Amino acid sequence: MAKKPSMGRQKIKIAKIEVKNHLQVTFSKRRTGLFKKASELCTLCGVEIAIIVFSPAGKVFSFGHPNVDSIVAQFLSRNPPPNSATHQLIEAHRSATLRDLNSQFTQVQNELEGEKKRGETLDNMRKIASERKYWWEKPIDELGLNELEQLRDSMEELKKNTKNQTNKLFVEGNVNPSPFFVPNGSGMVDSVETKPYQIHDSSTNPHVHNFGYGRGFF
Amino acid sequence: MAKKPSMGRQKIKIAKIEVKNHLQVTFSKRRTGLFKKASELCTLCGVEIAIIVFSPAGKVFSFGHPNVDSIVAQFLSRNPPPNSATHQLIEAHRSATLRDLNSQFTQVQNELEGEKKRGETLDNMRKIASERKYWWEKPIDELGLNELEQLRDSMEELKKNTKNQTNKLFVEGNVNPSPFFVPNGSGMVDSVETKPYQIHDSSTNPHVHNFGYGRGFF
DNA sequence: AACTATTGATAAAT
DNA sequence: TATTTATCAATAGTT
Repeated sequence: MAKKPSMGRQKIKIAKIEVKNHLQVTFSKRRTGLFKKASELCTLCGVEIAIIVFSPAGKVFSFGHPNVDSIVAQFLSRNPPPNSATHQLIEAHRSATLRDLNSQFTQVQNELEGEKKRGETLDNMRKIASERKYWWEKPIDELGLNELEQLRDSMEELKKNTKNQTNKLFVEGNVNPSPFFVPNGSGMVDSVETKPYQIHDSSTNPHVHNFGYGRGFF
Repeated sequence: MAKKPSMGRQKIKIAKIEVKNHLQVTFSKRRTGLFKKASELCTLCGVEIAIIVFSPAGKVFSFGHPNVDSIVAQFLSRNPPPNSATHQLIEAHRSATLRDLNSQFTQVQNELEGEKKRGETLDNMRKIASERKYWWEKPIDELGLNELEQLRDSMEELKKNTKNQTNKLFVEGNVNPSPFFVPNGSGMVDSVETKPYQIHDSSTNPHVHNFGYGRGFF
């Protein structure tokens, strides 16, 4: 039987393929061809290449030598992520958080400084008290003559006031009076106290990664 | 004249090209071809493609439709940035900085709390002093009978001590003695002196971007 | 960069 | 999806 020869490859127009089945075949063939070309370029010229392809359905196919991520990382480090809204928002939020934290920190530090000054005052008072800086707090036998005389005068005044007050209370008939200056103990007390399928990896050769699932195109 | 025909394209081995000039030409031709293939694939199949190429010298050539950045962003969002040493270091440093800041903050807050308590003590002392909380600090005419009796006892004790001390000083012949309880102004002062103080984009067509400078390969 | 003979890629059919 | 086939497109070597 005479065999009908294939009409072979025909020239095509570079335009969107509408026949889905056809498109799917072409995508598969050309994608393979593209990755092969990339691989050859890597080997022949010793360059690094990453290719990322998203099918209309959002499936991912990628090629990378030595791997996609390292190349993407290099690319990003050289190209300050442009106006990615998401990135800007995240960055803004992060720096706002930092500013706020710093602000709080400064405020608390200031407060602390103030409190420390108050603390020093307290320490001073305690120190003064413990040193019994004032003469009338010293033990009697450490007093000099002038101090004793002042003390005597003060006591005299106190006696007078006390006597008057006592008489007043007595007259008002509150409680039974008692003579002054009768010995009795008790001194004064202290006052204070956070593959999909098919990975070809060879550290030396180009690497293809397909993030699509199954064989569907979309 | 007879023209000598070109020997045309010869098959080549896919291996690193060592002749630099040759390599540079091949890289340029194949890179163009690769980007063209990618462009055709975009148009024919309606897919999105990004290609990033680093020459051995680190120069960058890229192709993207609709643009490289959007595709890279999509890619990254689907592939949690793996073990990028750089990324991990940066992240570690950032969180360390935050931890440290939080730690300092907490420490300062604790210090502040402590100082505030000391401050309250100080305030209490001042309040006590200003309120003359202890009975022996009150004016005499505000004292009750029991308080007066205690005061009397204390004064008796004080008198005894004072007398002994005065006699002692007298015997030692320091100064001339003087009788007790002879009226003389000036009452007793407060005991605790409480006032010490104080890229180019085409949205429809594939896009090529060359980060290299001039036409150099390296 | 332009040319051209040849290889390599692939559209269409199976 | 894999293979075949006839063609088209890419490109190595030369100019």
